[in-house]
Amino acid sequence: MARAATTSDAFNAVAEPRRREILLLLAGREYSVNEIVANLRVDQPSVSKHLRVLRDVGLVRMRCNGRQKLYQTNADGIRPLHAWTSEFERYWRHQLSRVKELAEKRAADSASAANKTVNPKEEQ
Amino acid sequence: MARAATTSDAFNAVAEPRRREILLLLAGREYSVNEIVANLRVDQPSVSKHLRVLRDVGLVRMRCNGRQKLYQTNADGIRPLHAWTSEFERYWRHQLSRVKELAEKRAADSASAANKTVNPKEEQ
DNA sequence: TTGACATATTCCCATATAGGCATATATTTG
DNA sequence: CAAATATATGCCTATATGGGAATATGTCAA
Repeated sequence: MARAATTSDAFNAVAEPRRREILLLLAGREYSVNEIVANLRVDQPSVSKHLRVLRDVGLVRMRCNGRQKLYQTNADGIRPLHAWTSEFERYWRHQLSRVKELAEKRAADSASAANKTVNPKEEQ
Repeated sequence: MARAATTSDAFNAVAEPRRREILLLLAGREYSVNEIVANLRVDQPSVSKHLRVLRDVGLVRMRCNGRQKLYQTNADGIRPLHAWTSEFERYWRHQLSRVKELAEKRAADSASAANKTVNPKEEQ
C-alpha cells in the first residue's frame, strides 16, 4: 500500500509546510486566491491545489464573491490535532527534567573521564 | 517534486495513523519491539520500520537491553505540533459561534422555505 | 459578443512511500 | 560452535504526491 492520501485527514493535509502557511494566513480573515499567491509567493495553480486539499479535509471554508473566491481557515478542523498533541502535554515536563538530569550526568561523567579516555560517539 | 519524506519532520512522521498509535503507547513507559507488536497487532517488520521513522525525526528514544531494544516516546518532539495547533486556539471559539449562528440561520431558512420549495444541495 | 480577469484542472515526472515477505544482523544460551 | 531469540533491513509493487507549464472554466465589463 502507498502512503495515505493527503486528503485522508487533517494530519496528512497539514504535513505539507505550505499548507500550514496557508492555514496560518487564513486564520484571521478571508483571503482571495490571488491575495494568498501574493502573500506566500507561490504560483497560483499551486495555491489552488493546496486549497483543494484543505477544502477536502474541511480545514478551510470557501465563499464566492463575484469572480473571486474567498477562503478562510476553519480552525475547528485543527482541534483533533491539538487534542492529539495534548495527550503528551503532561509528559514533556518529566522528559525535560530527565533530559536535564541526563545532561548533568553526562557532564559529570565526561569531567571525571577527561583524564582517562575519550568518550566514544554514542548511538542515539 | 514528490511528497516530503516521512522522515523530514514530526508533522510528516505523525501523519501515519499507526505511528500515532505507537507514540501514544510509548508515551508512558518503555516498550520492547515485541511488546509493541503484541499491543498493536502489527507485524514486526512494520513496527521496526515505523520506529525507524520515529527515531529519525527524534520522536522516540531507544535504549539497548540485552537482545532487546526499548523504545519510549520523546514527548518533547511533539511540542512543535502542539505549538502550531495552538496558534488556532483563539479562533475556534469564534468559528464555533459562527457555525452555530449559521446552523440557526439555516434552520430558520428551511423552516420558512418548507412550504415554498426544496433546498438545493449546497456546495461546501 | 469579445476581452480581461480570477480560479481550477490536466498532464507529465521524479520520488517516496506502506505493506507483505524473505532474510540479514545481533545477542544470549546450551 | 549451534540453536534460539529479538530486531532490522532489503526487495517488490501499487499508489499518490508536488511542482511546472499549459489550458480549461467561470465571471464581469464594455
